[in-house]
Amino acid sequence: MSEHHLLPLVDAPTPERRDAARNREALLRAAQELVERCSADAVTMDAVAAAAGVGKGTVFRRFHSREGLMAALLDHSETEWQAAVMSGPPPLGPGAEPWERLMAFGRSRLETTLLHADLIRQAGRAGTRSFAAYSFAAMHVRYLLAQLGVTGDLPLLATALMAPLEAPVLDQQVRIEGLDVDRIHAGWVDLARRIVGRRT
Amino acid sequence: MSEHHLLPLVDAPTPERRDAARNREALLRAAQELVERCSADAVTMDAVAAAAGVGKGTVFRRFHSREGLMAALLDHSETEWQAAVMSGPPPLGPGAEPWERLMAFGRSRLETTLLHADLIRQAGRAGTRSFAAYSFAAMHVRYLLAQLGVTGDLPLLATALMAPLEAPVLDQQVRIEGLDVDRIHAGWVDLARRIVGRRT
DNA sequence: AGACCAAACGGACTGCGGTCCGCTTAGTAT
DNA sequence: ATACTAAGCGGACCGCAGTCCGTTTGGTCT
Repeated sequence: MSEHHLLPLVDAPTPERRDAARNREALLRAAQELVERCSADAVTMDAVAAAAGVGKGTVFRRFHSREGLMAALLDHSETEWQAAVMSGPPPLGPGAEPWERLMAFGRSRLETTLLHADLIRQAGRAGTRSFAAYSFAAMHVRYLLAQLGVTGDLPLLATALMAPLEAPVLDQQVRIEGLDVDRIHAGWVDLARRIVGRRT
Repeated sequence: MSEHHLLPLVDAPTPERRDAARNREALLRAAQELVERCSADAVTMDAVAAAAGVGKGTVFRRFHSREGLMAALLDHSETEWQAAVMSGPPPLGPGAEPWERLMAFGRSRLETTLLHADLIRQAGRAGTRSFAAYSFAAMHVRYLLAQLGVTGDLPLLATALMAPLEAPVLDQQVRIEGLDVDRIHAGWVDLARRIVGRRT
């Protein structure tokens, strides 16, 4: 028994070998660059594998599927966003009144969702399902609603509040119906008022 | 000029040749059967072409893409639903109070969306975009909201009301979070109350 | 250092969505 | 009936997602 674990705290799920980690980063970097220099469609598994200088099988080993890869790309910015909510400056971060935070949440979600619309679409189910993203946002909204003294089935009210900010809905409104972002945001604020029960 | 148009009213977009119509039906029937006897995944373009006894190219000529084929399958039940709303029995159809109709709308949408969840998912964008479906429902909700004396940006309020009934959201709630349908419906009724501004 | 093995790797291979283009046929004009 | 043409047809062909399996390599134990 000569295990040199300095932190044998939680049972390690499997530490990941060093070459594996290197390849993961190389792949993510390659994919990111492909998205920026071309488009999300250009991110083919062969292309990203070649760009990262690894075999195709490796890409699938790391990310399971193309959708998984897209989700991984999203995960990065999603994590930043979570940090901004948990410990960033107000009004998005802590320190502002719940209502102000809720408004900031709406605006922020609206913008980032539209910004990453392509990636989200291509991530398909993985984007929604890796609900490290989704469930964090939902939790935050539930928390704010509770702070605002809203009564009722909070999980469902939170869903109702977030649903119009989901990518497919926004996509439809912006790309097809041609609504502009400010109007959509105003509509969302109105919705929030009605749900929370504010006069103003 | 010996055109024998009995109804030259609106300029015919292109009447569709008889063999084409026959093949369209054969393809739809074959696809439908594949869905029922196997699953939506089993609906391969090659498979449906073979089952209908036509070439693969024909399938794409008719339906543009796999998503288009799925959308066409959906379109059928969607049309029935529209008929039920426009001229079916109350409370879904005309004849009931607006609030009752709205409640019936919610329940009905919830059920049919879940029923066709697979097809909708596989139809991808085509399902949303062929908004013969979507825009009809949106119009109906706007109409009911107006009847109920709701003031505000009705198109956006309608969207807010329908968004939680969209397939991806419901899918997440039912399949992943494990919520049961009655609770979701109750939550939607609550949402409608808040948006409409009803006491009860 | 050497041995051992589980994890990782790579690329050939499969199946499906989608395109292309030369052939066939339904409908029409004469 | 015959000729004409545009719409329709079919299936070979292509690119990409995803799988499989023989080979390599990082980590560890002695």
